Amino acid sequence: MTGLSITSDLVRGHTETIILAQLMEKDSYGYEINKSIQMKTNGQYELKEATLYSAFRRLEAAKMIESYWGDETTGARRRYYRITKMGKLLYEKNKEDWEETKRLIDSLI
Amino acid sequence: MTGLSITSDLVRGHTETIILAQLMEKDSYGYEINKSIQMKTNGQYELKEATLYSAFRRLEAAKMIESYWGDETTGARRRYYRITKMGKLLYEKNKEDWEETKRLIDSLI
DNA sequence: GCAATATACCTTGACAGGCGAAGTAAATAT
DNA sequence: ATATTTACTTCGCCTGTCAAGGTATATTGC
Repeated sequence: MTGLSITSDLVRGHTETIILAQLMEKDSYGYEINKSIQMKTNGQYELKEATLYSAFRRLEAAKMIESYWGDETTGARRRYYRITKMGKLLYEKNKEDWEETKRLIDSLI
Repeated sequence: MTGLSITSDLVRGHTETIILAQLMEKDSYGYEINKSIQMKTNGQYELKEATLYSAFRRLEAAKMIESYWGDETTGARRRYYRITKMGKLLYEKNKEDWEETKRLIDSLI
């Protein structure tokens, strides 16, 4: 998959919120989250693996998410993530900030 | 002026576009541009000086803007910036990208 | 049978933009 | 006199992104 039209510079700062949004729906794991993002954006956007996994590290260190190994009997192992109560609060806060940011930037450009 | 409510992480990536937008209106200089941004956002946002001036450097190196010294007979000297033809094209492109980015992020969070 | 592809995770090191902190200098306000 | 405002500049750190490399299992094609 090539030719992603949105430069990640503009999405920078939203990576964590995007991940949290996915985990608000259900527990999930890196690979699935990224596929889901690609699907939801019709291939316009994807997280680079290093970006995705380093975001997981930050979010887990900050207790916004928790991880556990899936019990796959077949296929590659999966590390599942679950959003915590704090994570849900952060998600709501970030969503509000996004609405504010949209207004702000719209007023400036 | 304290308590800016929007974290700059979310505006990151738009700094140059915000500056170009100001220069679309008229030639201007750093201090004035920053005051204007503060006014337009009711004090919600400002560019840090180091951020502002390093953005000027990048934009000028990329030939998106040009600079000249004002002929103030009084007060501190001012370095004025003018947007170039290329800069105008970049501005239009960035605006479109912003519209696209809004849609993208809205679909993800 | 075996190579290629898809699934799934991880680490390292470099890079770029933002910014705190500090400095320079002139004009104005207290 | 002193502080504040106007105005620009440089240095060095911090943080998030990502190219590049690695590991391991399962499936698909020839």
